[in-house]
Amino acid sequence: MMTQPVEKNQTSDNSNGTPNEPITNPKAAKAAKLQALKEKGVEPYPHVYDRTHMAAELHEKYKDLEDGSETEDQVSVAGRIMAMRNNGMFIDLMDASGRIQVFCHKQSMDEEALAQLKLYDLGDIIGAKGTMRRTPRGELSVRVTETFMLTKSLEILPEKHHGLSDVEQRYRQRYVDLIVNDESRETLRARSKIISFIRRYMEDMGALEVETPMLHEILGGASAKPFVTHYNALSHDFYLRIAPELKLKRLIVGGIADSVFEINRNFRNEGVSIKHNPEFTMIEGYHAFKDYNDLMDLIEDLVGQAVEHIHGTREIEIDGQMVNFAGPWRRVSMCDLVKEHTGVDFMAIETAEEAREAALKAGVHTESNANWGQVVEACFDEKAEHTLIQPTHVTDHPFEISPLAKNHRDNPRVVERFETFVNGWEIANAFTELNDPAVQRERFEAQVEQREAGDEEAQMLDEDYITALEYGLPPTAGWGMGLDRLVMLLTDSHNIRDVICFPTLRPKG
RNA sequence: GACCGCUUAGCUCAGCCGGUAGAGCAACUGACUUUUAAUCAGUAGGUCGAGGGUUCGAAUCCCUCAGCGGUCACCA
Repeated sequence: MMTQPVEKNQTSDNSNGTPNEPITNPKAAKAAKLQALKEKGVEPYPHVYDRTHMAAELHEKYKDLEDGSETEDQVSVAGRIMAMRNNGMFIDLMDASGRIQVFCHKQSMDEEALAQLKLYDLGDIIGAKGTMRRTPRGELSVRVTETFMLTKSLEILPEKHHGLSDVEQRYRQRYVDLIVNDESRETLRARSKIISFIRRYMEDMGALEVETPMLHEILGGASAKPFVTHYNALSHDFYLRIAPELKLKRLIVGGIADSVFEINRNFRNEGVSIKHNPEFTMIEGYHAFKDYNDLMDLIEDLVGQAVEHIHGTREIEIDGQMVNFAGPWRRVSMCDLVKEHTGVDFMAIETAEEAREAALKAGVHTESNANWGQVVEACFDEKAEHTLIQPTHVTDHPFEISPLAKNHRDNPRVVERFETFVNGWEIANAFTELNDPAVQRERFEAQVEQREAGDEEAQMLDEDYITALEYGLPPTAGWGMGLDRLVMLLTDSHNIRDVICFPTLRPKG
């Protein structure tokens, strides 16, 4: 269990609130009130509470109640105390739906109930029963007859206007962040809503959701460095998966369904940044008898609908710019796009050496052993990628950088692949799947060569996967989409940590 | 992983060409059954991230370490 770095005052002389001495430590004051509650016979941590309404329900139900009017309607609410005004006469309670003011007036409460208010603090979770009214100043309130301590809080809430802005504490103690920062709650709720929407969309199209292993014996399905873990019982090291791709396609071979998808975590042993968390959530989908053209349609429709589901429109502001998700999205081949931005037509260039020279003239430096495809990719990354603000499918990648994609039906230098970009970020990667076992073996062998030449991220030869292809993978199209990034776009979040409940942080000392 | 920056009260922040700390919120005492960041009067709260150095004297200058942030590299 992680200890909290906030115990500094515990040993100071008067912090325990000994009789006749003022309590100066806020935490000690809370502890003293907890004790006082117990002495009054009030259970500070009861088991259950009978609530009749959420805050938002009341605001909806009484939205037409006029200022200054009282009702006889009895309600029971519960929530965390976020503000107390006028000596506890006005208390703002926050529940999962919103806030509601409770009005603790001495005319409506007996002496005992009033006295108990003195033992409540900001942060406590209480219940309140009473009647609905709207104050003369227009605030919907519960005129309280009785309150109930539901959970005594012993910690101090951060400042009420500025909230909690210390980034480290926000992520390390997400619960505090969620209590005080509305935006954090909204963003993480939106994440849930988006992922739920995508799952429903996939199910509605008849796709089968599956789960495949996190512990892999062989790396594959992506180019990335892995985490390694040890399984004691088998005396064997496993990789935490970098992608589920090769497992999912085995399921298509098996014919479990024509469409399968998985929404789950991948792990990549790389640095963190505002766009990278070492564990991240992806959806991958595989569809028999489809090709990559079908997937462009699918992604446009899925993402477009998701945007509309969250925002009620398909045109939203991201990073200060309007982005329009209404289709059709631009579809452009990687070579054409590179030509647009560098003036170099790589399709007219045959050798790697000429390609490297042409790139250099365009201001893009490449490794001296870079092949034609890697040069094209480098030019795209440096010159074109960041310009793709509006949703764009970049198609037909060089085969050298796409070991699992099927060759293009009309052009042997490229494969039937596309990546979708929004706001300058890749959000999806898809291709017509390579299903010729002999070609797949050649591609794997090229990867193994790269690996032996020192490329830690090159893929391994997965013999069993080739065997699966030999049994026969039907024509299939597959895609993956980073859901953390999609959520960032749809919530206009600038840091991936904001869309992950508990982002990875360096362990403290 | 490299470079740059940040770390002061529970929270949000001042103070920084060296003279051992200040505000608002939160807390406590009291006033007002009034509110919407309620208000008013008073009280208390800090080994200034950790360790070392320079100096008569360090929150302030120097070094090391830790955490965090940013940029770059790798990548989705």
